[in-house]
Amino acid sequence: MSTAKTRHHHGDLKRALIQAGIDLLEEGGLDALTLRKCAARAGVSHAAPAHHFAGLPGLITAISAEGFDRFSKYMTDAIEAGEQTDRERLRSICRGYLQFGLSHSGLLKVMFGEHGLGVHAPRDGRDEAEAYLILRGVCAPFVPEGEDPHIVEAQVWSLIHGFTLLYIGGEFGCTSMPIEDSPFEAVMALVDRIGTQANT
Amino acid sequence: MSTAKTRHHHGDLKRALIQAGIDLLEEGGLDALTLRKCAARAGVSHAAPAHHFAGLPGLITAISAEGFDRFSKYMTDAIEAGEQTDRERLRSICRGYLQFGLSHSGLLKVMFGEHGLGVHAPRDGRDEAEAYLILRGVCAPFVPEGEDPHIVEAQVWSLIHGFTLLYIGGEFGCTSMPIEDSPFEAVMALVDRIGTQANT
DNA sequence: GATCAAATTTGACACTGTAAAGTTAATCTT
DNA sequence: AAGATTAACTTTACAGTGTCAAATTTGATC
Repeated sequence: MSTAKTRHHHGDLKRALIQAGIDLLEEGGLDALTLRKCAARAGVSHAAPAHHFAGLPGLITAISAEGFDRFSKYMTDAIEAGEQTDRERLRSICRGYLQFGLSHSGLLKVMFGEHGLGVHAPRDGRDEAEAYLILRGVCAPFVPEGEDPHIVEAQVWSLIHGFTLLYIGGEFGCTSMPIEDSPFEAVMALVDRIGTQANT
Repeated sequence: MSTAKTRHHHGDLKRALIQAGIDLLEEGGLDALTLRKCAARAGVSHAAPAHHFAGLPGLITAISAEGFDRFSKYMTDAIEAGEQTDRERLRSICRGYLQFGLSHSGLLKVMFGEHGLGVHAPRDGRDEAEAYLILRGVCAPFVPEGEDPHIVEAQVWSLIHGFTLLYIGGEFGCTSMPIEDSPFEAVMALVDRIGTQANT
């Protein structure tokens, strides 16, 4: 009864449909994401997805879950690159956040969108949201004694989330890659000031 | 040849369709927004909208334009409420931003979404984006001499935009109204520190 | 009052999601 | 090992949707 590998007909249709959906999403945006097209890409009939997801919203939710997994990996990779100070780790997580948004903008919008799961929905076996725990860990050194950690977390998250969405939306002008001279450094400068003084 | 008031049959179908679209949007989210349903609400046949908008994406774009107009009014209203210091005006614009998001979450998502216009698209006669100019005006007192105003603007905008989207998305827990004890005050505390020291 | 053009309707088609019933293939039972 | 059972998938069908091309109505123009 393994849900993982060799199954009846297709092998692992569920995963194939999710991947096809992600591909369609990043190729043509949310409008291009269609149950029938996903089925066609996976090589099955158009009604097959209904046995694995609760309709199109269900597929989108599953895509969002997969997106959060990849998202977490992006951020941990950004953090684990070499030894870093607490402050540098805070910058790294933000850089990972933005990088993910640049590389997978369609996915990111879906993750926080209408049928997305959001960060706090528990997935698989993990009893809490992995992505948020990463943020929490990186913010911890900057939480004043006895203060609610949510304060610092909300500050950092709001900043980088807002910047990333505005940036990939083209609201800062070009959407191209040269992050160096973009307003990103300005936002990072503000991140650097979090937790330096009386905060509340 | 007035595009404004009394026209041939309906009177002002264009505006009626936009309003119907906004209503549908806020009632049932983006999925509920349909050309045919808008037409039905406006009392015309299903193909009538095609003569006023470039399909559903076109209607969404028009809705987004209307949304930015209302958005601007929200922020100016928040600013013009009584005499305020520069710092208080900065806080007020953020409060207006959040209030708009709370009251018109569907509209806000569309404005910055797939077929939305974004802040910088010129609309009507105005040669530049009204909403952004409001932000610019409020940020101006905090831009250091000879510095690029975009820096401060990006900081404030990223913060309040990110917080608002996360908040209406339920990422901070409850989506209800008691803003007082929410992370909003933490974000405002961070806004208060913008432009107080060496910034870049 | 006849003409003309804009605004809207009618009808049609392809595509989508979804539900029901049918078909195939793997697993289970004895 | 052979039949029964269930899961995975297909086929068929239907209601909604966007979109296009042709009528049709309506208001204005001459």
